[in-house]
Amino acid sequence: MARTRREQAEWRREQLLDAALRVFADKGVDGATVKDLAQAAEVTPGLLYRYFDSKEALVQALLTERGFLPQLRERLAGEHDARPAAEVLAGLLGAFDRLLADNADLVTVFFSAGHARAALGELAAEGQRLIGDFLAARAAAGELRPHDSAMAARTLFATVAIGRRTGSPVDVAQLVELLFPQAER
Amino acid sequence: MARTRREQAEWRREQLLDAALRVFADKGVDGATVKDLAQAAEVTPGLLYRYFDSKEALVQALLTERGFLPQLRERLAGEHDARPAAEVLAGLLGAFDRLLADNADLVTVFFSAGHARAALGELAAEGQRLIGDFLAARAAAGELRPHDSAMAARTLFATVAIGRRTGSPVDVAQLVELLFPQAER
Amino acid sequence: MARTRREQAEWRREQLLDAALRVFADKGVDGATVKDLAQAAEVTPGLLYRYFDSKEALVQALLTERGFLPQLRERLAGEHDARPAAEVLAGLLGAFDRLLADNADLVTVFFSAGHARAALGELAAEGQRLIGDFLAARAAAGELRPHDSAMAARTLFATVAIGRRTGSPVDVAQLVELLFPQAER
Amino acid sequence: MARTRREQAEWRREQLLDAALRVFADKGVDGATVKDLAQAAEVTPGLLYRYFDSKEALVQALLTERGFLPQLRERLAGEHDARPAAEVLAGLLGAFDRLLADNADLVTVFFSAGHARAALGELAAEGQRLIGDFLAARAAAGELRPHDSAMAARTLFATVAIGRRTGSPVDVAQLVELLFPQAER
DNA sequence: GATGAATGAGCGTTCATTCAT
DNA sequence: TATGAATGAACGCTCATTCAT
Repeated sequence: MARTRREQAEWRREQLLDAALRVFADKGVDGATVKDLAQAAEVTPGLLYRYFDSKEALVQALLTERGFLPQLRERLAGEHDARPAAEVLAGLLGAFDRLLADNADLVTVFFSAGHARAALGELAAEGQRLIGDFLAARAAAGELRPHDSAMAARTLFATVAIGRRTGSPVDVAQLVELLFPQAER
Repeated sequence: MARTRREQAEWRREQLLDAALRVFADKGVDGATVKDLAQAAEVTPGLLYRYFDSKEALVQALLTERGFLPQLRERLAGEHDARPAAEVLAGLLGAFDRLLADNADLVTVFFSAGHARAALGELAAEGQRLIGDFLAARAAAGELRPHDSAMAARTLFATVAIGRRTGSPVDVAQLVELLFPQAER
Repeated sequence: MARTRREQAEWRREQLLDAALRVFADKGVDGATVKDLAQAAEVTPGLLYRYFDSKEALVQALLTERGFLPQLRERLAGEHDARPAAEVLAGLLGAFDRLLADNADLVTVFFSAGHARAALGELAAEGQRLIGDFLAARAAAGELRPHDSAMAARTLFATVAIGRRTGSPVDVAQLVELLFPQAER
Repeated sequence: MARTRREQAEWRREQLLDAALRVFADKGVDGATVKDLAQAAEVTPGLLYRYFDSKEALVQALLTERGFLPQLRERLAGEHDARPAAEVLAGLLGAFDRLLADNADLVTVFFSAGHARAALGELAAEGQRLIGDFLAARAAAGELRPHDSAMAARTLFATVAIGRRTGSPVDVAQLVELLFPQAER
């Protein structure tokens, strides 16, 4: 299969990150031992230290390299178009919801790692800004009723996030309908 | 002051729980050592085991005996009265917000302990039920616009909770105004 | 046998130092593992850390608390009297020689620990000063031939020390006779 | 420059020994890792094992191939001539002193390696024999006062050696003057 | 009831060594 | 010849837990 050294190293690194994400999500950062991590990646503990300086460095690499802020921007950007506001909004929230679902392990790690506040804050701020700008624009265009766009964005984000977190995902269409009833858009 | 055996034991137990709550919130459940806990309570590690079978048992006792579900019911119950719905609602949400603030340590422990999901779910379910019932009743009475009460309750709860969690508390009056604008109540 | 806690702790500490001295001398500081040290003291590795912060701290305690500089002063002081200079000198050197022999393990540790230079320097300086002063006094009194007392002290010390170190102890009477032949004292 | 295989191999081996001597002297034999050694020689750890069976084998090669006993014989031999005994003696001791200074790293390794006793003993024995023979011959010739030549050789050697070891080199002329005052040679 | 000495399992990490490339 | 990824056996050290006093 002729894999070069460089490729092999990169592949191994990803493999270790993958395994770590799974194990951390399962047992928590403190609860997972280096042995656990190594076994999950089917290597020996020593090897882990060729790729990461410490267990903590592995956590950091996970948070930095697998953080989903870039994905968030990307996914939300794809939803900005000329469709009716309610539809676009549902699309945005749905994208966010799916992002959380796709990264459930990572979210769990965030919380377990004691990095929750910082990571969550960043995510929330960015997401709320994106949604808030959209709402303000559509309200200015008269398509949505006048409202506190920043607060609305907070509300929408929080509801979707908590829904995922408590294991009972929210129906984004119903959520949009609650804040912007069809009758008065 | 002649404290009875029974009183002394109870007092010591509470003292240990108090100290544990502080230490756990500060260092996390895994990060806190039994020695830390003992020092914070100004006793020796050995004594801790007269009152709790293990460190984990101490965590459980904290979650069970210091859980704020009872407080939630009590505080929310006090807000049910004949005032205008928006006012009562702001009161309810404010009470919930203050509850979270007052128990910030405990909330942190919940998250750090990996018991987050269960504990949060319970809290959310109960709180949403209480708020939802109130909303449904007032909507039925025509005081509030017709709406999806369950979803509204979720939204309100989530927004307040995330606000506390990210360190930027929400203004409940503005929140209520967003969902139930004065004009159309 | 009714040993108090305090006594027991002190006894245990000494026991650990004793065992460490033996093991360090046998295997060298780096070569000796904490497990080795614990086994030699017939305790578990963990206990060692109740008495010393680290393996290095144990080495330091050994060097500080078992250092033989105090013994050197004490033993040499006992040899200052009114007997003929050659006799006193032989006594002094003999005392030094015995000190090294009695502390052979510790000397080995000094060398193995990389603290050799500092420790040796201190020992040599002190010993040479004591011997040098004595020589100068007796030379001034006309009992010994005029000579470079500092150099003589260095010579005497070095010869005895190397003798011990290479495993072939020197005959102090012969050594004294070499520097201060009977004929010309 | 077309180096033959054999030359290249020999060159590499020397390079590794050079680097090892430096690193061992700096960090001690136990303290130096194979990685340290490889880096100092600007090769990879694996290559080291093509030239030496183990880290210990490298130490042994250093002690055997870089031992300064041959140098000692060579340098001391060069000092045997017809000049006055005191002058020749000072030359011999000076040569020995310079030898120690030139091989300070190696001496350090000897000590750190726990091979001190054997290596030192050999060196001392050889040196003392060479000096002792010279002293005996000159005493027999009446140029030096009658004395215990073996003991004198020990004394001279020890004093020079300890001087180097403690970092305060001895003045060999003064040393010779102490044992063989000009007046009575 | 309270102590703290003692245990022992297991932690994160290092490192001499091997071997496929 | 030379590489460096990979191993596995320790290493120093921590800590929840026990128990004689």
